[in-house]
Amino acid sequence: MPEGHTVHRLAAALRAGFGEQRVRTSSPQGRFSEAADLDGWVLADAEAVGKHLFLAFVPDASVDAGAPVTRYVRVHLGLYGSWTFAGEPGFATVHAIGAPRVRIGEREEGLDDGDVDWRRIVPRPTTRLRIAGPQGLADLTGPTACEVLDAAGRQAVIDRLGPDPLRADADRRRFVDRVLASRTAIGVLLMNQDVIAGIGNIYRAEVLFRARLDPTVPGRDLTRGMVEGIWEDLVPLMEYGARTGRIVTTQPEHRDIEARIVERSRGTRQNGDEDPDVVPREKSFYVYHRQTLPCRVCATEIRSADMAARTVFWCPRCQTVRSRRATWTREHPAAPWALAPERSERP
DNA sequence: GGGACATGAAGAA
DNA sequence: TCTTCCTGTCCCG
Repeated sequence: MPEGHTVHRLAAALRAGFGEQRVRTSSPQGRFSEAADLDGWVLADAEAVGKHLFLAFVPDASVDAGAPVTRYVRVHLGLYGSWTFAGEPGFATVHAIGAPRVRIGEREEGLDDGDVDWRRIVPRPTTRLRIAGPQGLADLTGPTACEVLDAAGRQAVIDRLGPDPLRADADRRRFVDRVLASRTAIGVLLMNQDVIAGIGNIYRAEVLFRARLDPTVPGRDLTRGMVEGIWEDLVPLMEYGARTGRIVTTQPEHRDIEARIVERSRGTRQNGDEDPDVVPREKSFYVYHRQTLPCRVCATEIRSADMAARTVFWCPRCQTVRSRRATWTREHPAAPWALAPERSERP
């Protein structure tokens, strides 16, 4: 499922597609009956906080400011939720956002031939919410939450979330203090949305690898600098994700371990001929879903185990940092950000 | 057609 | 810690 970066990307797509426009709303599946109450309202804004999406609706464009009624639709995609878009050329830069595997994709390509009017696209029966504007439409399926809230309700949700690294108003210190005060494992804390909002299973595994941290280290055993380092590493990683829609955490020199092993044995160098702008998914992660494969840095077999009800992946050799007394060796240096944050290479 | 699995989280026990 | 919910895909028989 989408981690926080996806939801921010989605909010931007919805703002661009429907922002400040009058929209039709419906629930083809029938399980979001409140859609009818908002039909014909103006979608004033779309905002992401962690993995939560808030769509602000006001009654009508012609309503003067004053104290307009605002209703918020809160959407949480959960593990399976996704949005699909269709519309005029250039309406949405994305066809589908959400669940890991493709959705309307196939069908939509057929409909995108140009012969089929997007207005005639029949929603899937599972479509919880359809939003249709002058330029296009967006269909939501499979969310774990889709509900209407007032301003207080929206605020209550936000208040129980930890800081979101993708938000300019995020309070890094809240995250750092919370981690340093906890005896819970860092691998569990990172999945707790009250501690830090927007992190999911991929970013958890990957950022811990990059920090060389053992996922089981209690938060309070870490130094303030280490925890700040986790945050500072997450910000650009997630910004990249929000911008491109893809999670890439590997540094270029670690992307092709198989080739590097061959290269080393032959004592030759090879020129990379891949498009540097597109990192293939199978080269995008250090540890996520790479259990039993060799570590990209040290070739040790990547392991996996259950942690916080999800599978965590880690390198038992690289991720040995367990406390403030951690030592670095030449072969296993500190994470890039720990050495020189400002020069750490980003994807 | 059935079961496992997937970037998630709430609520019960 | 366990169960449940949301959807779609893939692999198997």
